[in-house]
Amino acid sequence: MSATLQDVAKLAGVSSITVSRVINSPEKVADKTREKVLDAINHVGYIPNSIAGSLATKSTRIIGVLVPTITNSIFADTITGMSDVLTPNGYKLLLGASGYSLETEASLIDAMLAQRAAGIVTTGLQHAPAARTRLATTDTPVVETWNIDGQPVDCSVGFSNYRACYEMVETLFRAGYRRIGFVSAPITANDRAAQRLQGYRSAMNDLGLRTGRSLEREASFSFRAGASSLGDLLSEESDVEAIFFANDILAIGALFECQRRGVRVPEDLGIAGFDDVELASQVIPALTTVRIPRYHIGRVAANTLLQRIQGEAVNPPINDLGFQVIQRQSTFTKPD
Amino acid sequence: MSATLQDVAKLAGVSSITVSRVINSPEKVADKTREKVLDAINHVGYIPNSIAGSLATKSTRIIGVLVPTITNSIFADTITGMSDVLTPNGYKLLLGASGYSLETEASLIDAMLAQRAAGIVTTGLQHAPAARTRLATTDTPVVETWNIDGQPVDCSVGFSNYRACYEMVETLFRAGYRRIGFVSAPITANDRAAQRLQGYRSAMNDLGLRTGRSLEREASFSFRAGASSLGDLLSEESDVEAIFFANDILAIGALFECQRRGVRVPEDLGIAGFDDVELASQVIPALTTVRIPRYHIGRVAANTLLQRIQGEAVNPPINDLGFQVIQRQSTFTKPD
DNA sequence: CTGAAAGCGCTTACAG
DNA sequence: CTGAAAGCGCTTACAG
Repeated sequence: MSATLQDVAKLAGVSSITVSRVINSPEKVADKTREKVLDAINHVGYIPNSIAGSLATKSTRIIGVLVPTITNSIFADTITGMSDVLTPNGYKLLLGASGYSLETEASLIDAMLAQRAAGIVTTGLQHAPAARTRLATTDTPVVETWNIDGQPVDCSVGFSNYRACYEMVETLFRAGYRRIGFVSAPITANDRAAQRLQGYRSAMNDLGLRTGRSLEREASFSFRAGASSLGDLLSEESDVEAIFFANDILAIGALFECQRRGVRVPEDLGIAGFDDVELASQVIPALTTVRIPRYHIGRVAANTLLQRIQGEAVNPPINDLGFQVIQRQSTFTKPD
Repeated sequence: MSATLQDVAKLAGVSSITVSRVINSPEKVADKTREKVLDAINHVGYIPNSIAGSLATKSTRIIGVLVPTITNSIFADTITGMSDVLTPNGYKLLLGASGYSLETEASLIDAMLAQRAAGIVTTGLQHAPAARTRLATTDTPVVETWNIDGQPVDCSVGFSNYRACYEMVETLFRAGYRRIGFVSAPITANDRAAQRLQGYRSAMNDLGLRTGRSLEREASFSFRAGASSLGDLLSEESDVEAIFFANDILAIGALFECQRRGVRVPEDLGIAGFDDVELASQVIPALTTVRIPRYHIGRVAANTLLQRIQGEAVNPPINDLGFQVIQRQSTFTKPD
């Protein structure tokens, strides 16, 4: 169907390798020849077949990117960061959504390796055992993101979900809160969520505060789920003083529910979130939360991958980009 | 580096074509042979090279997906819809973000054609002339989404942005609003935004309402931009009765700004949005908006592409999935 | 049910 | 500066 290098070569009266040079290293070709070839390329509307090119060079410019879901703007920010670095370098993103299933992730990893991706980016450090083995065995560079608490297969870029939650609880404690509830994201196939929950529990214990099942809830990723988990928690623990939600969407859903119920925030109840999405600073009252360098994680992950693809070592293999607790109007504040 | 079909074949004591059969059509191979080969595959950790496979079959299972930006949950929903249909069919998504640049889009299209994508999905009908020619000339199936007002290169799946805005203005008119402002998204390289603006203008004219520059603003995609465009508009048109925003994010940003300024919604000012994101129904007052089948657009686009890849004709080539004006508390309502 | 030959469309190395 | 030969790792079509 579409024209090949051969067709162009014939038309231009040169060999196919010369056409290849015009495309890949034009400076090595005489001006006159180059012009002849470029004319022929335009004339037949030649589009190089990068499949054939990849087979010959044994390399691709494709990066496999694995996220749990695309319908969550926090991962979208990270993907944008990667795209902004990789696209100008001629790389394309092969996107896979695991749907928080380790099995799906494993089969996507195999598909990306089959595609001979130049590199792979995962979300989190948790993988199916077979998938982890695959990643460890292949010589394809792998960067794991959004988590640094654990041993990466190759290298990792992110922050400590555990520490971030721990520090938020400390911040709430300093502001005077004692009875603090926590609404977690589902922790299945989500090491980040599991570690956030652990961070909350550890901090509560270390501060000598009461913990227990009745102060904890799990909610899927939606405003509605945040609203109903608030209702749940309040009905069982009516004297809870603050609720810390594992993400801003849940927290903001709860904020709206408070408004509907006439619960004053922060006077009657403190609300804290996690992520610092744009909405968090715009909602009224503005949300106390943890700021995560989502976009930056994407950029750094991409640059790390580029380094590894060039065969450079990455030191240190674990890259902590940090986080920042942001206190706003949804909780009381104690300046210290 | 990694094992090839040959390596597996040697180990299993068969020819490479037999290994190929075990992978692609196992039922054609004798049970004993298949087992021997599968053992060999597991033993060397063989991962098929789909680059080589694609070159031989002259086909790939890659779909090129072009969106303006990933950091907008509305496109994320559409991508998820596509992924949900394509992944189970063995297709992978090659994602390209044009950043609302027709030039970038054009070069991404070339890259996807070079990758010999099995199909291409674009957002909108507007492309650089050269890109449109490429799309029209190639025999790669192309589905254009989010817009049906115009001639598709191949086929389109979406709704009429023009009609949707037209009907929202009619709805506001019926509810008693006369002085209606409009805040548009930037219309550069965005035919959907341009047609939304046109829909507003046409409806205003047809209803005999005053229009003009002072009733219109343009704002980038953020809550903050929505808030400041509200301020802008109110300062120049203090007696505006309702403002229609080209997307929910802008509208909700404006809603918060009203709360800060003590402008009561809908008593002092009506606010309407576009998209019906989850937040629109949760925010207080809940937002009047236009519901778009974002996820469904993705699914239908994917199925259309699958049809076209199988060589079937798509009839009709323009698939109108419709929209729905949803009246909520942010505007007055007149039941009719 | 299994295999030997040819080919997909490029690039790598080697000549000249 | 330009080219002929070989090869990348698969699959297609043809035999047997």
